[in-house]
Amino acid sequence: MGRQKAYCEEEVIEKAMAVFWKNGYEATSVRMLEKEMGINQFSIYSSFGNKQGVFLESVKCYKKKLSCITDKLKASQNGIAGIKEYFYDFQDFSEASHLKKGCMVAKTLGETCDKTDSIITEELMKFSNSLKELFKVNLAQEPGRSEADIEKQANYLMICLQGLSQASRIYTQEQLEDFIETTFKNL
Amino acid sequence: MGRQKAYCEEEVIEKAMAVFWKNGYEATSVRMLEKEMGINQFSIYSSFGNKQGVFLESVKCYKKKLSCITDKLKASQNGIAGIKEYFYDFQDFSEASHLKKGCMVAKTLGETCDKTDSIITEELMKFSNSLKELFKVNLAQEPGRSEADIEKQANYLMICLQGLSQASRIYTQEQLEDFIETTFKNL
DNA sequence: ACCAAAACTAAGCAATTGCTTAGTAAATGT
DNA sequence: ACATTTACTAAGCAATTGCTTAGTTTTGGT
Repeated sequence: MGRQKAYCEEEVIEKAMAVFWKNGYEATSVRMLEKEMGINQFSIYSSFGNKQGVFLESVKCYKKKLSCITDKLKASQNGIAGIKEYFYDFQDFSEASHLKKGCMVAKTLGETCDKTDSIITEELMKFSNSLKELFKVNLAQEPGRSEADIEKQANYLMICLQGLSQASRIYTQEQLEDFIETTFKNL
Repeated sequence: MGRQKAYCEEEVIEKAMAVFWKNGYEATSVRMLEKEMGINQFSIYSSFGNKQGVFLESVKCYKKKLSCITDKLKASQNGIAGIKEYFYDFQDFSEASHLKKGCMVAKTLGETCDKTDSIITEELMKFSNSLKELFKVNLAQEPGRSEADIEKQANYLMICLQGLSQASRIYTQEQLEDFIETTFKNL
């Protein structure tokens, strides 16, 4: 009973994700979301509770959109080569999404400060840690690596990925590829 | 003639720098600056024009504070070893500054978006590029490196430093050291 | 046909943003 | 001593923030 929604929640959240991806969390206002999602503020709050809710849903959407390359990494059995391919896949993925380059999670994690909502930080860390676990699985496929080595190299890769994400808004595609090549020389 | 200032501009700008360092540009409000600098908004605007002016002056102050380790890098003649030492020096520098870890320039560069003041972006890029030039000088001291190699490796180091700065608010001191070691393994 | 439940529009809320300004206090030149 | 110049306090500005709410439209059950 009652009037039916004039919008699809999944569709509008994809638009919201694009805005967060481009501008981060704080720099994205509800008015911007309203405009970009194409629905009124009332609808936003009725569907997602608050700005934080829109963001958390956007992260889910991002994860889903990224799943094609994370699944590929998960399925790979070729150790470091698989991780390297993930880096390149991520580059394509990031580049394909028009102007909004870099990683949405890395971007918003980077702007974290004291007053940042802990729920948001936790969600981003969860995302980040699950990727790190995938790296560790593939690193373990390489011969002659201790647990400690794997942990170190996984951290190295995560930090490089963070840097790569930031760099993707400044450096050229060619420079970013060079970075990936140099990054994997050290493993 | 006229009343004399009750504060020292250099002193209050150091306080301002600390706030920007911790929170970045956007997340720092003039009220926070007012409180932390210990002077009224009128004094802030009379001394530095506007928020942007306070920030630009803070960047100068940051550069000055960092100069002890950049000068050391500049004086070094030992190629990559000198750069690696710069990374460690920067770690100590970042750690020594209480809670506000990471690099102020990297942090504010990371939050750059479309609507960010271009003057600020330019100033940060200038800072970043001058450091890159120092890296290139030291890289050129190593034997058997083409111009192209040097450029690539300098970019690699800059992106790693960006990642390191971001990571310093999440990872432990030990993990960060491991990162530096891995970064320089095969350079 | 009518009523109730849900979704819409648009105005408005308090709080915060960067910045200004009217009024007052202190210092210096004459 | 007086006038002028500068610095200070504190109130206030319009614009924007995240969020709410009063009033209207659309839907479905009876």
